[in-house]
Amino acid sequence: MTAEPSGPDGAQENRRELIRLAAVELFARHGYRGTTVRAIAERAGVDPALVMYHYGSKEKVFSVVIREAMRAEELLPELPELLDELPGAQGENPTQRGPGSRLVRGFLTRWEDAASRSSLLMVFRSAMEHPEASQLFREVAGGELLVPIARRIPAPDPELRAVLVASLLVGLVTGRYVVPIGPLADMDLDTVVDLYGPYADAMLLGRLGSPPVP
Amino acid sequence: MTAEPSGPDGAQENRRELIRLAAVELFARHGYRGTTVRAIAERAGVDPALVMYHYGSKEKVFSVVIREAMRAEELLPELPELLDELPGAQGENPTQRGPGSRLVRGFLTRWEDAASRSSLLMVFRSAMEHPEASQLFREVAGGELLVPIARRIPAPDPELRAVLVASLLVGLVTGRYVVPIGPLADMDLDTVVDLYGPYADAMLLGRLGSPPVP
DNA sequence: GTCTATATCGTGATAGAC
DNA sequence: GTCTATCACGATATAGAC
Repeated sequence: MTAEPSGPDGAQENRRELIRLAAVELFARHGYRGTTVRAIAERAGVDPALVMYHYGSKEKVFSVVIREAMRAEELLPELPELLDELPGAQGENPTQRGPGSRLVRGFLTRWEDAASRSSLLMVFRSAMEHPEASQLFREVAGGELLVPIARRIPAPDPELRAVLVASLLVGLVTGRYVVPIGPLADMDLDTVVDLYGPYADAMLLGRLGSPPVP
Repeated sequence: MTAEPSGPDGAQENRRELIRLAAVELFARHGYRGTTVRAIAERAGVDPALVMYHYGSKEKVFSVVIREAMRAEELLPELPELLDELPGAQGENPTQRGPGSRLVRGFLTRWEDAASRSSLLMVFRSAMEHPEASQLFREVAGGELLVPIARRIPAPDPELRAVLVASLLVGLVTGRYVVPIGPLADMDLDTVVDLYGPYADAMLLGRLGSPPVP
């Protein structure tokens, strides 16, 4: 309740929301400690005191924002389901990619969108910096990604394979978005998928601990 | 020039060195902003003012410490040379691993040692947090790792392959040491090498963009 | 070289007028 | 709900005695 009290013309949405968006952006770019309440307020175009009024403390702004980002349906969830769609058996059609490729593409697609990228970046960075975010990340990454993915892997050691692809994806986005490294950051999406997809497939379905070198 | 003024018994090494070590430890654990001059001093068992006396500013402590860590011969350098030792052709001996496995093992070995791990952790974390560290990281990672590794890859698109394995390693250490994820962090070294080595080999020598699924 | 003040600033947070 | 004013604190950094 206490919804929009009136809502003027329509240009100005709830300021609380403006603050939230500004916070995500700044936490993503400068981390928790590198972001000040004043900076959030300035970016949102409001007074610093208003941030405190709406959220109570900087910690709570962060808590709200990070939880929302992790639960957001457009980020991590839906990803494991990409492993469900069977393309046409485990074919050998070079154009038709395996489940690993779909996973890579689905994950990267979220990073390509500017807004989603901010959220993801914030989650990643915070997981290395902020204790609460770190624990939350483990829970979500485990329960929302690793377990559901492992459950869909029709091969031995599914949990191990899930961790394997997860680490592949982490390394990929780290070099492409978090600390952009030349070639990886410049490639277009399709090239990256073509490049990483096969390894993801091998990790999901191939023999573990064996040399897949042709 | 202004070397050890006297050197008492031998118990107390140069305090400047104590400060440096404390700084590495704390920067690794709490990042640049999360580390205070006071904390460094306390951990080194000296007065905060002494830190400023020896280094001039917190920024300079960081700069010195991070540069030293990146240039340290026991960390990144020597790694590309692991690709030189030819084991016995590109054999099919299951015990004898390929160059990728050696690279994985060599890299992980540095992370296993407590002191090295602090330095590496600091470098990694800082690359995502501190602008100077980020730029430095790109330079070192490129010039000291990617290029030398690419130069030793006897296959098409060596630069691409170098980036590929690098991202694999980044994802691996992230899940094992930076944000420890259950299974990955608990495995023993040999298991990890057995698990990741084959993919590293495939990235270094296999066909790119092709499905290596058996 | 080392420690004791102390200066100065930016931070998160609060009280209270509107 | 929103802003003004201000507090209390911890940070880096400096000045100067020893």
